[in-house]
Amino acid sequence: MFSTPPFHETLDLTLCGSMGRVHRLCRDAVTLAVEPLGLTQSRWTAMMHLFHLNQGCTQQELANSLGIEMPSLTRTIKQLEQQEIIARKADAEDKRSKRLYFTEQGLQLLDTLQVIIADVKEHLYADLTTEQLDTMAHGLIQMEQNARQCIRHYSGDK
Amino acid sequence: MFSTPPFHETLDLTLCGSMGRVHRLCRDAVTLAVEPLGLTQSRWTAMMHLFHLNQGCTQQELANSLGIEMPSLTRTIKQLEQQEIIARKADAEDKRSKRLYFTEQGLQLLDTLQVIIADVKEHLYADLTTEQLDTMAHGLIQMEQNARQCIRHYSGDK
DNA sequence: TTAAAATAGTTAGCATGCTAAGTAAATGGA
DNA sequence: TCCATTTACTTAGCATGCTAACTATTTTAA
Repeated sequence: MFSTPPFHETLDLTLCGSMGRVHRLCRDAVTLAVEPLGLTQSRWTAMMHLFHLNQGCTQQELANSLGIEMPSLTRTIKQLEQQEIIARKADAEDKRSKRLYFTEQGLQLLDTLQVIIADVKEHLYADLTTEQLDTMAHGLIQMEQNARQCIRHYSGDK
Repeated sequence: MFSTPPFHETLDLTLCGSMGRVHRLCRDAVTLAVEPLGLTQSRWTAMMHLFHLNQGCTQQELANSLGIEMPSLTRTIKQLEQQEIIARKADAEDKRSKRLYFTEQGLQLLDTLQVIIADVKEHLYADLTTEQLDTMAHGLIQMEQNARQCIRHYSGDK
């Protein structure tokens, strides 16, 4: 499997599929490591992003950070709320918005989560140089832009 | 969005998520372009891989090529069969296996599909050099291996 | 040679992404 | 000022990945 390809030819077909597969595998690795905490991928990802956004952001802001749509997030938030990991509080200014906070338990769980994730990341990025990671990061961002433009092109053309 | 990050730091958190997002977007771009043909992502991907494997492969072989599990493929195959794009024929040697072939219609559709996909790929890979694509490809393969090992580690440790 | 294990495929049901369509609140222009 | 539009969120239901568990066949080994 993946023996010795003349690369970007093979990849013309599969780069996209490859990204999907690696995404799933990385996700599974973390989810497995995190299993004792009772968190699924969407839940721990949301927690990590909420942490980096600082608490008190709206659901819309979190969805943007995650790069997913609101309905996808709604489900996850509901689960995290039921697990009493986060709490939703209505915004006093804008009654449509709900702002997100970690509970006490949630904060404790977050600590553990971060330790585990740091560990898994070390494994996942093993043998990749900073330059490689950097190139990949930039490439992904370029492709994301290309794809968005492409989608506009094929939808309504502007 | 994605303004000017000190990259692999930001990415420690999001490289995995970024791959997932780019994967979805690329998928959506092709699927949109291919929409007139009445194909979804899983269907056109399966068609492309079946083409590259040459017809007459088993479902297991196609699933391996796609990097997905059998049950995921079963559903897609069933749809492609209903659309009369591919046909399943029982293997004479091994009665468990079913071998996959394009129908006449399927072959015609495949031609069109390939033209469209070639076009979309040009957009998606715009402004990325061969070296960049190559680095990304190698990086993805490395990460895939790392992730698989990581999963073994956290499952039963060998 | 025959019972156990492995393999190809299926079915059932979950997780997580999506779009479409609905509600309630805020905003903006006549 | 008040109706139309926009915005934040929810609900419903689809697409595609997965695992677990089943059937039918083939292979292996006692």
